[in-house]
Amino acid sequence: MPKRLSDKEIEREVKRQWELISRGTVDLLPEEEWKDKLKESIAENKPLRVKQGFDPTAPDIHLGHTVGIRKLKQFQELGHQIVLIIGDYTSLVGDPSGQSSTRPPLSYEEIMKNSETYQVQFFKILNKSKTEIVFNGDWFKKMNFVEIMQLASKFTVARLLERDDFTKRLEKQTPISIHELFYPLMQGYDSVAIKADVEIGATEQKFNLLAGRTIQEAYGVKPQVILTMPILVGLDGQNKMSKSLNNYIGIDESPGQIFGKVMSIADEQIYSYFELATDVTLEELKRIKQKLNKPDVNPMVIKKELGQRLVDMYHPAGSGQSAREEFERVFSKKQLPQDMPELTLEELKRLGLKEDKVYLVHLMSKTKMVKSNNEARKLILAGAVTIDGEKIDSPDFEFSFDKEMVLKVGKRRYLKLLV
RNA sequence: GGUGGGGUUCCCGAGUGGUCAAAGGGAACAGACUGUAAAUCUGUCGGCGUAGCCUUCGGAGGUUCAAAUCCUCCCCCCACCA
Repeated sequence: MPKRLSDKEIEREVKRQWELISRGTVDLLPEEEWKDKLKESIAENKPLRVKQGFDPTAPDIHLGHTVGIRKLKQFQELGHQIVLIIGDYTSLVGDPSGQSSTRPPLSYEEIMKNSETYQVQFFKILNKSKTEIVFNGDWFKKMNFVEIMQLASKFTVARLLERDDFTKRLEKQTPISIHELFYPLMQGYDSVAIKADVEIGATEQKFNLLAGRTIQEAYGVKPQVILTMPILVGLDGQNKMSKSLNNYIGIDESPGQIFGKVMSIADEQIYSYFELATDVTLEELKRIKQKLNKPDVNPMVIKKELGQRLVDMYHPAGSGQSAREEFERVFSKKQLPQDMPELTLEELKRLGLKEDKVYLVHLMSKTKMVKSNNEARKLILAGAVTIDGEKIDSPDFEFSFDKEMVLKVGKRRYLKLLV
């Protein structure tokens, strides 16, 4: 039990925590309440209950999620209590924030399956023993219709329609279902249920986070303060990182995948990835910015540093270094990768191919290197297919499988044939 | 419930009886150039061992030598009126 702090010590600690907490954030609202809460927490040695909800609508956590999760980790390190809400019930509704259409519904089984991998992946970043995890189905499951109507009465349609995403959908004449209007209410009720002091979310969550305050007050709970983080833009350089847009880097991906994906981001994104997705210090950030502005520095060099760092964050020490070396070998020096998928004679036969007369198009499609025979033919005609470095130009190409060879399709698909 | 407008290939969107596997744009993929960056240029962009055939235009039937296009019923979306 720490001893009681003097007023001066409290003030110093508030200042220290405030600086850490505010780093990289967009909004801290309302600021006065924030400082009061912090002060009270420190003075009375009562950790703040810091909440963030995650809807397990996709099976993997990606770098976009880690922006908030790493902020939670900071709170955790400052001794506050993290509460992760797994939105099994909110997933059934689908967050309309930033959406241009109703989300396709997921089955409850899928949601539960996703939530399992979420729980594993969260703790690649957070300390499990100090984290509280709850499912919002725990309370929503038990609500009866009267209680739901009571919740619905705490908010007005006009306030919901203030939102940009809804307005746009109305203007574009795309449907909005009534259940979508419940989303902010449900998220807000989560804050009532767990008595949140603080809720964290991306900037697009601002409305929902603030709605939480309204709902908490309506239920006689002290309103939370909110913290928003910038949105990490995905690999396309346009939209926020998300699984459904397939523009993400999953924290569970292999070192090679992570590094490669990082190398494909636009130069303009390098800085924000450092800022939002890594632990670099403020001084380092400054140095990176300066470097990026120098015309004689190739941004690729800094990007490699980023890739290496990100790989190291989610893989054993040294993985970043080897991912980088492998990348340089394969893409800069155009040498063969160290590891590539292999196919033995037996497997070839199992696929129904004849060893003395292997039809290349079938080999490519049956080994799932391409989606269809047609795609294989097109790639061959486009000059994207080589065997042992020799370009294949006929879609009818056949060969006999009598020696080891390496098939390459496009820039990064390889298959090693073993005799 | 009434009236009107809609549902087209991953997305947007043209197409109102054959010349339509369906214009155009975007995305994606591949090639050139590079730094697996951007920009640019080029090609591909339903399936099939492919000068031919098969499946696709909300769904099910029908008319026709021929249907995304015409008819019938059904499902869904939007607006206005109530």
